[in-house]
Order: sequence, then structure tokens, then C-alpha cells
Amino acid sequence: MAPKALYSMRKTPRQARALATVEAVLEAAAQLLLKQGYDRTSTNQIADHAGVSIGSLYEYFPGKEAIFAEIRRRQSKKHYALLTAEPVPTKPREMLKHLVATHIEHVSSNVLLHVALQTEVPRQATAETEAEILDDYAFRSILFLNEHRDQLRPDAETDFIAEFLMRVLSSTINDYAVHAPLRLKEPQLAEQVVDMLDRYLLSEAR
Amino acid sequence: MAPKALYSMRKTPRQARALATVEAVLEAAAQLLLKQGYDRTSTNQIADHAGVSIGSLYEYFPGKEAIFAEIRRRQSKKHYALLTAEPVPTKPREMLKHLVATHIEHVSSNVLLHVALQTEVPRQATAETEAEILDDYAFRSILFLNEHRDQLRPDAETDFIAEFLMRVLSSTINDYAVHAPLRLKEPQLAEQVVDMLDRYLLSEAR
DNA sequence: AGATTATCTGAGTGATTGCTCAGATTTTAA
DNA sequence: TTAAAATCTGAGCAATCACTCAGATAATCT
Repeated sequence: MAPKALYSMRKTPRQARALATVEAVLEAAAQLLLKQGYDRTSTNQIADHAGVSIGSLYEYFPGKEAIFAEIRRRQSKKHYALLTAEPVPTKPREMLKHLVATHIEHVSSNVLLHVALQTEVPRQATAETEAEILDDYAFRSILFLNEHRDQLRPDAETDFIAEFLMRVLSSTINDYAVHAPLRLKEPQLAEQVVDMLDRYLLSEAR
Repeated sequence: MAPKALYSMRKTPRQARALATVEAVLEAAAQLLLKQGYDRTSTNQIADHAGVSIGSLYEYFPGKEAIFAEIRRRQSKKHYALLTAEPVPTKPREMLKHLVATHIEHVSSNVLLHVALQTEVPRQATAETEAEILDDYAFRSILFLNEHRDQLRPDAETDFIAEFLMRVLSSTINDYAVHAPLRLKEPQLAEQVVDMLDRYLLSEAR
């Protein structure tokens, strides 16, 4: 028996109108998420707002959670695109600046949606996507760190540092997004994060 | 008309059996949260598991969310108790060690519950409590930082540093709790966090 | 003992929800 | 042109859920 894919799309739209249906559903879901939160948004309501019948919705999404998982997936792709858009700096400090600035830029581009996805939508629905991003993110970091191994703190393994770096970076910025979104716009924040990570990364152990 | 208090308790138990009821409800709610998640846990189910009638439950809690808000409140009190238990170090680096170790200790004491409260329970239900903790936390930090102002980086305001410090610290450890709970037990984690914050705090600006 | 207050009970209610399905409509392919 | 495939429709079902209430039981007070 085939296991049900709870968080991925049921089938890919082949015709233009089908694609429009899917887009409308995602758009409506995002708007309702912001307006009323996850719990108070029903699939029927999403279909209504999208101008689509509830049957059509279930043609492409196996359930409520899958809709928001797909939204999350798209957000991640945007972030990834920002991150790998040329030119990517190669010097450590510039690289850090790039990582931090990109993360802040991405989060800022739609703070409300970013926060809502993180605080309203059940973890499980976004856990897979989350993990994929992190893995890729981590892989690249390890490569990068290895290139500059000689300049880095020798008291911890590269793998640990790579993971640590990314978790500090992303969790801190997410935390500001959730609890103090206005601070995201202050250049001070990016500066201090970069400075902190730079000092941490490039200094000798004590 | 009195505004309904959605997230606080309806009344305080006066007799011993009433207190037992409340405790049983909280205990059952916590267990079910871990086993099935927030959405799939109903108030009737909580009452059943607690060996208490649904009516009794609503005698003390105005709604489902209030139950979990109370659990959150108690967790925070525990953390606070740990944090302020004597002796609290006074030297900056020792203070940092204390903050980090306490946070990790608290989170580790019941990782699953900590994670579930953060990822499953709707934000609103815990937002107030969350804010209270942070405020107190911040207030103490500012006091402390001001005492050692001469040793600190002069390129940022004390208020900013205090907030920054706490957000980096707590969000990083929470992130590990959610995504890599096993790492919490590695001494390496605490060491690196302390080291990073120490370098950041005590160095001159560039 | 009697009165008052606190606590407990649980069947029942009204509302909502996620989702199915049998068939209509449109597009594509032969 | 016509058959097949893709897409859409939406009334309605089965299940669930948070919560109430009218009255029973127990503890406390006078």
C-alpha cells in the first residue's frame, strides 16, 4: 500500500487554468493565515476566497496542512535564490555579511507571512522542507569553512562550527522577526550579528 | 462589562481536592500534548485522562488555551527560580556561563515539553507570559551590563546589547532544543556559546 | 444541625470542520 | 468528430469539538 503524502501536492497542474487554481488557493491561504491565523482558517473558506470550489482544492492538495507546506516551500526557494545569486563573496567576513544581509532581506520581504508560517502552522507540515534547507545550507558552509580552515578557531570541528554558525544566525534573526520586527530594519542589528560571528569564527581558541 | 480573561485561570482552587483536580488536568494536558499534539488534543480528552469531569475542567479554566498557558507559566517560574538561585556569579564571564548553563539545564529538564510548548501551542496563549519573562530578563541584564560598562564594547547602546545578548542566547538554545536536542548534552555547545558571547561583549569596537 | 459555599458531574448542544463523490464541463488527443 | 483525459463543482456527510447547565455531592462555617 502506498503511504499517503500528507504534506506534498497530490498532482501537478497540467493546464493553465489548473495552475491558476493552485495559485489562487495558495494566495488565499496566505492571506487568510495572516488575517485569522491557522486554526480559524478552514479549507472551505480558502476555496471560497480563491474563487474555486472545495473539490478543486482537494484535487491538488491532500489536506489543509499541505497547502501551507507548499507556501513554506516556495518561501524557501526564494531565500535560496537570494542566497546563491551572483556574486557570492569569497572572503570570510564578506561571506558572513552576505549571509546575514540575505537572511534579513528575505525575512523582511514579508515579515508577517514569515512569522505566521513559523508560529501558526504546525511544525510537522514544514519540518521536511525545513530540514532540506538546513542540510543544503550546512553543506555549503562546511565547504566554505574548510577552504579557510587555517584562519578558523581550531578548538572545534568544522561540522560543529558550520551547524552552530547557521543556527545562531537564523534563529537570532527569526527571533527578532517574531518578537521585535522593527529592529530588522536597523542596520545596527546586521552589523552586530556579523561582528559577533566574525570574532567568533576568526579568533584563536583561548 | 468585564473583559474575558482567555489565558488565565478562572478561579483559584480553595480546597485540597480542587487543587488536585487542577493538577491532574495540567498533568494530563501536558502528557496528551506530547503524545498527540495540540490540535488533536480535546478538552474532553484532557478531562478523561485527568479522571475529572469536563465540567470541573471548565470550572477552573476558561478554555483550552488557558490550560496550556498555565503550563507555560509554571515552566517559566521554574526557569526563573533556577536563574536566581544563589549564588549568582558577578564576574562577566562567570555570569555568561551561568546564564547559558541555566538555560540549557532548564530546557534539558524536559526537552519534549519545552519544544511542544513552543511549536504546538498557539502563540497568543503564551505571548503574555513570554513577554513578562523577557522583560524581567532584560531589566536584570541592563543593570548588570551597566555595572561593567567600562569593559564593554562602546559601539552599541546598553539596551541594545542586553536585548541582543538575550535573544541570541535563548533563540540559539531553543533552536537546538527543537532541531538537534541531542547536542544540548554536549558540553561543547555551552562552551562555544559562552565563548562567542564573551568575545562579543568584552571586546572593543573595530 | 442546618445553612452556605465549594466542587463535581456528564449528557447534551450548536456549531464547525475536513473532506468525499458522483457527475458536469472543458481541454486535449486520435 | 469523437473518445479520453483533465478539471471543476458543491451539496452533504460523518466526525469532532469546545463548552454549558441544572442539579448532585461534599466540605466548611455558624
